[in-house]
Amino acid sequence: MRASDKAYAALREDIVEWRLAPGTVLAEVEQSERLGVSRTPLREALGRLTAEGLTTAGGRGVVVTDISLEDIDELFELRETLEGRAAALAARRGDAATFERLQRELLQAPELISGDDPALHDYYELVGRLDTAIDAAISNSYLAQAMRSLRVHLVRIRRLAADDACRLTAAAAEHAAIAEAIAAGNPKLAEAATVVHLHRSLSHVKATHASHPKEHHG
Amino acid sequence: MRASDKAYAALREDIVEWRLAPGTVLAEVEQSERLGVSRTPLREALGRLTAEGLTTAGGRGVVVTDISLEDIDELFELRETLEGRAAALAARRGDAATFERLQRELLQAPELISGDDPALHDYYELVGRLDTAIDAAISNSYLAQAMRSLRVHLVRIRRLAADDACRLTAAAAEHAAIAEAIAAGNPKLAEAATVVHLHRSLSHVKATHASHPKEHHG
DNA sequence: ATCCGACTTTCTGTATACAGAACCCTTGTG
DNA sequence: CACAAGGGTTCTGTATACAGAAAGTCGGAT
Repeated sequence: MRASDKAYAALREDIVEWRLAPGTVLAEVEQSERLGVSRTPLREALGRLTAEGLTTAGGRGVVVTDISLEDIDELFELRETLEGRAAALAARRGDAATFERLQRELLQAPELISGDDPALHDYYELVGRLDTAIDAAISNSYLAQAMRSLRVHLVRIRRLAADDACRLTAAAAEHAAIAEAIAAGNPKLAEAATVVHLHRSLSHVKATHASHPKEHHG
Repeated sequence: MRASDKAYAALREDIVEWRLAPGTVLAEVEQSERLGVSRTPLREALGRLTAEGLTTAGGRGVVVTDISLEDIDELFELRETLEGRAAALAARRGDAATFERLQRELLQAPELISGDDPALHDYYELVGRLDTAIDAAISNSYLAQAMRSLRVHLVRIRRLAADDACRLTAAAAEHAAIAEAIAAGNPKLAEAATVVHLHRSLSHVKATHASHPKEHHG
């Protein structure tokens, strides 16, 4: 693995896991020493992060980009646009059997959620497989790329919302509805199911954030 | 201006103006000598281009990304998704007076088009102002960023379509219709007008490309 | 004649040294 | 006491040198 990849992966994870708070300045020498790489690959890593929007190139050095409540609204507005369209396209172009299988697995997901942590990991992996299947079904690399670059920011927000078992169970049912609509080849229904899911998800995030707004500033 | 910015601007223009054909390998020493900068800032420029999708980091060196006919379809599918939504949002949130003014200017655009080259530049600048006004009206930085990263690729395609006076006049009328719908605060109409414009534009590009498909391979 | 392998060459990836610029702190003055 | 100017420090931006890897090439063997 290249040193620049290592630095990129480490910094990216530090940012999405909120170990590096928004506003933190990433000085080159400081970070290169911390990560055990030279300044050259570190600069390349910072460039990639800035291109993704996780960091911003300010006057002196790059700073971790802030995510505020208005940003969450904007983020979900774009997400609704992209994923709604993606679901509709997947319903037109996707393979029915693939999504029927995913739907069956998602309907059994509550067993995973009620379990302990390792089972939870299986659940997240299952949801990831649905995303991947949609990406493949739409057969549009530009749209898929736009969704990938969006998901980076969504992971950052997910850490703010304490996903309890109740919400995860509901989310699994919503995902199953999306998979069902795609398998049925119904574009409008697939888009509608996606919009519903995203709105519920957004409401949950905002409700969580409103109740413990300062959890991550300590 | 930094050396990396200079290299980035030069390479980007070379690519979108088709002076660097798709598939061209950009060797670091060769390009750094050609552009008069060192390898370090050149690498940063290549990284930015790769992040935008204009180049691809293959096995050895980076190569100019190819744009095929299927890519054009994919590109316009994403464009319809993003710009359709953007027009709808602008109709809800935009300032009516701004778009009324733009509509009036666009209705007078045929005078610019029938003229010679300097007037044509004024026309392109006017269309750019409409894009900028929509970007500002939606007040969603993530959506705006997604559209900006998409426009880079569209400029590349625009060079393939010989925009004759006939098509430009029609396009101006379509743009005026979009501005009118936004000024009227009608989201569905604004989206529909945008979809119509994009489909006409796509048809024109494909028709042009079908008649002289090999123009840029000499 | 063709295919496999080692060698050579060239390119990328990384480290480091140096120069210029930006920021901060200090000091002097109004 | 406030503010501005100067110097000093620290950081970024750039160039270059070196090492490792990949691709091309040449030679030998089957």
